[in-house]
Amino acid sequence: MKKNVTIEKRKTFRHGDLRNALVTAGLEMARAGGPNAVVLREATRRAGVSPNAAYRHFAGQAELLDAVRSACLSRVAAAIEDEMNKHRAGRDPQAFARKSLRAVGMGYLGFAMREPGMFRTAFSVPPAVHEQNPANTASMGLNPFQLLSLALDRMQESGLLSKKVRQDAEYLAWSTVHGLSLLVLEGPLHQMPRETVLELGERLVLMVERGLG
Amino acid sequence: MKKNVTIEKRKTFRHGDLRNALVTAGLEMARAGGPNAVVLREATRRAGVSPNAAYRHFAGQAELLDAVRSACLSRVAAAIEDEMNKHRAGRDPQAFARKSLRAVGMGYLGFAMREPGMFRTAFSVPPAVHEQNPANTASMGLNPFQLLSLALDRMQESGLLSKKVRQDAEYLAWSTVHGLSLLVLEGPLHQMPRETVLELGERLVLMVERGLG
DNA sequence: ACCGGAAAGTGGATACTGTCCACAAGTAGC
DNA sequence: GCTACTTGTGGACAGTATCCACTTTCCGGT
Repeated sequence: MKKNVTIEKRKTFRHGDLRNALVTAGLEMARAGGPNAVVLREATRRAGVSPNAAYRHFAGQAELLDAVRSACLSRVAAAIEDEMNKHRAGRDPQAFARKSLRAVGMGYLGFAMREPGMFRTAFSVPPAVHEQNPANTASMGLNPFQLLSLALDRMQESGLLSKKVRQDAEYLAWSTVHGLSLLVLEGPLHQMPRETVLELGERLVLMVERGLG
Repeated sequence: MKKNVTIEKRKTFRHGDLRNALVTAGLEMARAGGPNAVVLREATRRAGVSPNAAYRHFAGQAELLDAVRSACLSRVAAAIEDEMNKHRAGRDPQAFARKSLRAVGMGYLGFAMREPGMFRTAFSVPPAVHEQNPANTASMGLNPFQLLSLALDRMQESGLLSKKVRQDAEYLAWSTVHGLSLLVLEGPLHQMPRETVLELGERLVLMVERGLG
């Protein structure tokens, strides 16, 4: 029931940065209610502009949603990076590789639990697989998928994975955490307590590590 | 099944089986376009009835969608059962257990690829975890989650899993196939060829089997 | 410095959607 | 057979996306 976030009537006819304002408004809506809550008219309302103004910047609601999705993906990437940056490469490359993989998995899962709306939005619309859209990345310039690949590369380089097993392993690893995230967020595991989910996450990463070999 | 699902004008004022007709119509819409395509007015239209008639059988659109979701879940269960029934218990319990687990995973994944709309609908709305709704089950009277539990029980009984590892293993196993399914259906792996997905599915089941231990 | 075209925002209209209320048609129980 | 209850109808309202025609503003070439 919260209303006008920005009630101020601008003096200029031009908004100046409408496209950005719309994406930001959309992001907030996504955060609060997932992809279905990203509604074009509401975004224009929050930007203090008439509904049709949006059509000067987006072909339609779908395109706005896509821009919002991109922003959400970027947040996911940032969360993973944060988790990865907690450890630096030391004298034990294998331990570092393991920590990297774990960081990707738990960063992913953690973000899903912390920001369910954004997470669901990030993966609600089919984007291209290797979409190299800068809007999807965080400070390292890598999207979530590429961050996972990086962790798996470290596993292989340190001798934890054979070349053959390394092949397409990102899809297997990704599936596990993604699945758990969605089962918890919008699936039958909806009311599972947070700690239990995180414990399961740890077991999951371990399972991947052992099961890949 | 005797009523006209199509748009023929019925002679009787009473429809006779409206609730069912609405769910059926909703199921078709879900099949074609996923959860968002389940629209109340369209369902009444297909049932040849006025929009408000639906409110005599459902509190609102959400409740209709929930009934449709239940029907979709039941289809998932049926698909898994089909896959499981391809093998009977023989003299090697461990091999049977492994086949059961594989059947659950591949039945799940196979259904997701065969019926994307229904699959997405089945898991789009948070139901209770252990919801023992008969509408969710197939001929064995078990929902998908319980079928997975059954397979894991067979693993434990045949000595493939320790009691400790068996604990909550369904969540780990489920996450993997569910994740792959969703990544393929509505995620970044959208355009991956069908055979590749199935190969990944096989590797995934193997990973679970090895990784759980 | 002008002036004309392009860009950005407005207003109005249409066609959907879900949902509420008052009413009518049919059915079942006494 | 009369009455009460169930089921379906009609009309209305708010909210949504989107299209069209119009206005306001900016900017670049002369």
